[in-house]
Amino acid sequence: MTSSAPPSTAGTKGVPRAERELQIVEVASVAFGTDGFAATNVAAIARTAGISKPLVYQYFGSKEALYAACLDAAGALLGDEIERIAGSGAVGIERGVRTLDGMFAVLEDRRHVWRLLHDGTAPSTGEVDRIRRSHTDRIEALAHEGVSELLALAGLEDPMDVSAMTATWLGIVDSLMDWWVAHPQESAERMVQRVGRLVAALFVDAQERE
Amino acid sequence: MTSSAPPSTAGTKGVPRAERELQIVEVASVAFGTDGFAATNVAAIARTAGISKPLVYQYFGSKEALYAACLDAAGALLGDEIERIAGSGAVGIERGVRTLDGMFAVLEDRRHVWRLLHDGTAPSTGEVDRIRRSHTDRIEALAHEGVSELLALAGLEDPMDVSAMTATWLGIVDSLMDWWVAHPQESAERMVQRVGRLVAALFVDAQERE
DNA sequence: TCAATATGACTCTTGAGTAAGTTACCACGG
DNA sequence: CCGTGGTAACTTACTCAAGAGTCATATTGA
Repeated sequence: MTSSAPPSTAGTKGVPRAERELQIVEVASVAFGTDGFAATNVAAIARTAGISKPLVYQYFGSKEALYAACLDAAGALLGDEIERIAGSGAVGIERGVRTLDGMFAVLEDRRHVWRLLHDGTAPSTGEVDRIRRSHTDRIEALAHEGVSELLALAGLEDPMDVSAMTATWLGIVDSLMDWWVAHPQESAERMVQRVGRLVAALFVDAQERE
Repeated sequence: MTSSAPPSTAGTKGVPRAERELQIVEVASVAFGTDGFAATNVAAIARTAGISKPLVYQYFGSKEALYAACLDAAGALLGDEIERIAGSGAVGIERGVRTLDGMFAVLEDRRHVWRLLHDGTAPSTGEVDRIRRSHTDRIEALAHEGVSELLALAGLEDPMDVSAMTATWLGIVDSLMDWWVAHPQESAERMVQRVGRLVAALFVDAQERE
């Protein structure tokens, strides 16, 4: 008679599974993107989504699998946009600026997802690693292509130079996204204009340099 | 009589405290810088240093305090060097390049420490936060100063523009350090030359842009 | 003998993952 | 129109492992 019989606010026949999964991925992406994989706890995700932890496990099976789902969604979103722009024919600095513009547009109200791809505390083995690699490889290949063209204009062909410059370019995107996350009042539109001004300013300094 | 009496390789009157502390900080800095605060465990640090966990706690008191010590050492090292270069009178792009050169020199065989200042999994409260802030504030102030000068040459004065550009600059340094960590065979000297080539290449593209 | 260096073997907390059950809706035979 | 069983959605209350932090003890140089 101490028997279990939980009072349970359960039931209510709630939300259909597919819809819940989307919602959970959305909430989890914010959490993982903000705190990193290691520092994020599943119970908190469940609480934020307004459900219980076991439901998350019923749908995704493990913390890693949930993370993998977030990663996959984020990677596809970013990769598709970057690829679209790469196909539009811009070259050199112009291509870089256009890519940034595209990122701002796509991430306008999902700014945190960029961080998912660069989370150092995520497992670097198994399914998660496989998925992350598939997306980062694709994005890096596109970045590499753009940077190669840019450096070729100046006669630079050394693979290590191209590699370092590609990493730097990805770092620039990364830090602008971080800055944008920290300044939520800045619209995508204003960021596009800001990048334009900053690039122009660099060119001015370049001219004065001899 | 099952009593504890550990076989114990202890004693040996070992290494004096101050020396051990330095050694532990060194080992811990690598661990924290590589895996991040959350994913690093104290027992592993102790094992790497060739001692036991309780000794670490006897000297530092807590994981956070140990981290704080690493942070403080790293911050001082970087901050001092950046400040030294800031005082040397270079302006604009030149100052940026000189700063990078200085970083390469100082971090030649401590490349991981840069990461300590940007660890998203570290506690953002208490002593750790206080120490991190004191160092990042100092470094950011110096970066801000350099970026302000640079943008002023082009007539850009908007504080938000300067803020975004400062973040971008720090991101560039960050990504170059990451790339360097991933390419251990590259000497500081070669990195200095590489940065020179890359900056020059950007300028070429800038000239072709009208 | 005292103080410093050191440790094996604990405790306690946090958080991942699970077992077992509850509620509500729906399709059916009566 | 009314059970009644199947099933999807959901929960409480657990187990279990990892890792932070502690305690009682051992060794040795001065």
